[in-house]
Amino acid sequence: MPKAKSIHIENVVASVTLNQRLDLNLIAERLPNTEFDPDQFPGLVLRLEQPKTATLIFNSGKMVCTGSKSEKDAVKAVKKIVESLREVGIDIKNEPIIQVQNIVASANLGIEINLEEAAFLLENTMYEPEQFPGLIYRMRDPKVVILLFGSGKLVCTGAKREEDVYTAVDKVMEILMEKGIIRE
Amino acid sequence: MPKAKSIHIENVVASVTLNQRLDLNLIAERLPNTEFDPDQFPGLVLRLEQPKTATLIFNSGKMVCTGSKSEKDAVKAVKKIVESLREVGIDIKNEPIIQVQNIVASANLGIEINLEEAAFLLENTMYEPEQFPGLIYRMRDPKVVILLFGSGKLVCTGAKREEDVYTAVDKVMEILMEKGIIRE
DNA sequence: AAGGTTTAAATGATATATAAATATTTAGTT
DNA sequence: AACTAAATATTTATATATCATTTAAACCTT
Repeated sequence: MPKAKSIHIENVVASVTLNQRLDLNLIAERLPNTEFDPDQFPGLVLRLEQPKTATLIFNSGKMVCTGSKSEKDAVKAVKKIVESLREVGIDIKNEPIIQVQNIVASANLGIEINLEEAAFLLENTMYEPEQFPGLIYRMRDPKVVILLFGSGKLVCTGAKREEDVYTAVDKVMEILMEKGIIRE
Repeated sequence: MPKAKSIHIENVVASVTLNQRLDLNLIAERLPNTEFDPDQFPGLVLRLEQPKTATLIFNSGKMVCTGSKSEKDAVKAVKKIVESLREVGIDIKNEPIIQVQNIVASANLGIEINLEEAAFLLENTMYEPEQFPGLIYRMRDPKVVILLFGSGKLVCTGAKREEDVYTAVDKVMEILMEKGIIRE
């Protein structure tokens, strides 16, 4: 059975519900590292250095945390933000409900791929090199999108669980071998 | 005969004639829940909570009642407004003449529709998905406009009577089946 | 060496389009 | 100058895109 040489979680996006409305102007005033321009976008942007993330905060009390390298770090970032808000006197009444919405990962199959051939032999594929150098492969189970590159490197996005990333990468590698697109 | 799964009247617009001129500044002073900014728009806006409506009142004594969920509620709203005006000392001499001008309804056909195909097979149709996701179908009898969506949901607007909504929805469903765009 | 190309996902406001009455101003056309 | 047409505002369902955020891959153009 083929084994991908390396898989890295590159980005985790999580949605958060606080179940209470927030005064974004107040938050912008009291917390540094925030950007808030409601004419441009309704969410306030809060950047953390550790874990390195950018979180969008909405007046509905919902948030979107992006940029963390693991589900754990996303949770850590959200807890840190809630703590910061409480420290500056913004009363957060409930514990945040956190849901991972998307995981982006990169992997290296360790073998070059003929994308022209792959596009011809695989289903659910899009490959337009003058538009984008990667082949876009939509996997139904797990439901993810894989960007395959000629170098043998790939990007997997759309996963809801870290486990799905590993399953998807194993699966795409098996399919590529079955179809004879790569052999090892 | 096909039956639409659900039809809801979403909005009724009615015009009203009182046959006497009105002092909108006086009304704005004496009634709460009113907005009046003649530089912006010549009509005064009066919002009712029950039935939930927004009514435009003009100095000509004409009004436009919007937002009610039935013809009956539109009449109820107008009567309530006339009563309110009389209560604050504004003498309304005649009974209001009320005419339903537009009824907006939504329905769910319960089956997905290929709009590309529908646009090709139907007449009096406009479909430009990058401008608007719905297909616009102009029915001559009853004279209504139907916005058809890929989900099988639709919006019917332009009807003058509630009955016309039901007729129009039945008719569009029959036409879609006749042309083989949907089958059930 | 930057920045643009593509993919996924959530957030919420606004825009797109439909019909209808009402009245006022402004813009554009004869 | 007289005329028409559109924008101003109200409501409502429907469903898309946009705005901004993050991240990797590799290829293109500045």
